[in-house]
Amino acid sequence: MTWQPLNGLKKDPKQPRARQTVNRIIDATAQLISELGLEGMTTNKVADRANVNIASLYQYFPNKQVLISALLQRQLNEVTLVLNNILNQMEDASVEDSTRMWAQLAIQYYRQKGGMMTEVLTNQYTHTTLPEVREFEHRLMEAMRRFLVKQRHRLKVSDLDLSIYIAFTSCTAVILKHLLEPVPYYSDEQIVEELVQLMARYFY
Amino acid sequence: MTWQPLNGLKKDPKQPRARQTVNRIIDATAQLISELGLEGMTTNKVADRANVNIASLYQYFPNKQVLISALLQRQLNEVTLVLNNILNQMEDASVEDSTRMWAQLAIQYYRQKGGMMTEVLTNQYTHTTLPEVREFEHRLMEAMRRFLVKQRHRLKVSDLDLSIYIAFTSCTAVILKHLLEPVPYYSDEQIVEELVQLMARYFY
DNA sequence: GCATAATACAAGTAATTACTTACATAATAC
DNA sequence: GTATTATGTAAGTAATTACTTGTATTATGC
Repeated sequence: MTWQPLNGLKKDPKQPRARQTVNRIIDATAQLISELGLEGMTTNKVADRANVNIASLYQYFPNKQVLISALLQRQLNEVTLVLNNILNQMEDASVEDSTRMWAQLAIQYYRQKGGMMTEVLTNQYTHTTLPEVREFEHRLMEAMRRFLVKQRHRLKVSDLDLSIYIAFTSCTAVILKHLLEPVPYYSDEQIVEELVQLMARYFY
Repeated sequence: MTWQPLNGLKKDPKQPRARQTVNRIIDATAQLISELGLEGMTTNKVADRANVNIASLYQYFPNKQVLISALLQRQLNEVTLVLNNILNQMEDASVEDSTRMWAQLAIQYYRQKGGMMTEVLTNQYTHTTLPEVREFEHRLMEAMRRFLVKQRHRLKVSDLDLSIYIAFTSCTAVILKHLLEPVPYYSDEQIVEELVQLMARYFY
């Protein structure tokens, strides 16, 4: 297991049959990470689950790392799509409204996609330097910035970028913690509204 | 590798020589996790590094999980000690001062203990349900509570416990992120002071 | 000083890992 | 239809894993 990240597929599937194979492999990867966690997922199990010979897997993915990377990429793209939708709606919203929207969306997306998979990816997400994830984070904070500069005169921030960094990190952490290790007597609404408070008091 | 947590040592060392052996094993564990990460650390490597036969390791630790648990326990106890000191100093401080103290302490402790070890443990710390860690977190939030109720009349919180939960989670996340993936142009002081702002505006 | 218990180690084991080699089948090109 | 290329698989490999068995050495009780 050479544990330095590579980035590309070994060769891309040209026939539809092959594309299907590749997809089945990535699907199986998602399932297995979901069931067994990142460390429980092995390439052999993935091949089994996908009904594909292990050698076929290694025909497309040069190593395990790239396989995980491909899945991560797919997942992030999906999230980005959902997010872009809502970011447009936020255009001229208040800090309160946009915080609420964003938090609700995150919670809802997580609940519908189901736990462990998102858990594992967001776990990586929070505490590693995986480049795909870094970039995703960066895009998100940029969107926040575009939205905030419009009402900058109303904000009591000294360093806007630093504030965004603090706000983003805080909100993300609270939501993730609430999703992954929920405290039984805090409802989704309570958490969301408290985040709204935190943001409002911080920015206004 | 049976991956259900056990909690006790297999048998405790009665002779000093044996106690030394056990300590060398735990030390080696810390070093290796520090160098290779949690997934890179193996019991065989630990035994090698500790200059102890692998069978001796398994004489005291029934499995890998317990070994890690023992290390985690030791680390948390150490942190608790340092923390209790400062918690007393905080007695009648303002939210600003106590946030600053706490944040500075956390950063300083991390820097002096060196990276990866703390990283791995705090990584577990943030996103798993490890009971030792849960309890540690709980103790910390209780201390925050004791400190805050004294000035409750000055605070504009509706649900004190919820506020503590939000505040604690936010601060922890920001500090951890700053330590583990620092943004080059944010200094320790900047981060700390921005957290102080966040907390002050949230509570007052 | 000697029997007994505590501590250590040498040398394994079976299972699992990521990844290959060598060969077969299916699709496409012309 | 046949040559060529893309796609698939059967059956491995060498390395590493967590963990044991059996035996030797050291300390302790008396």
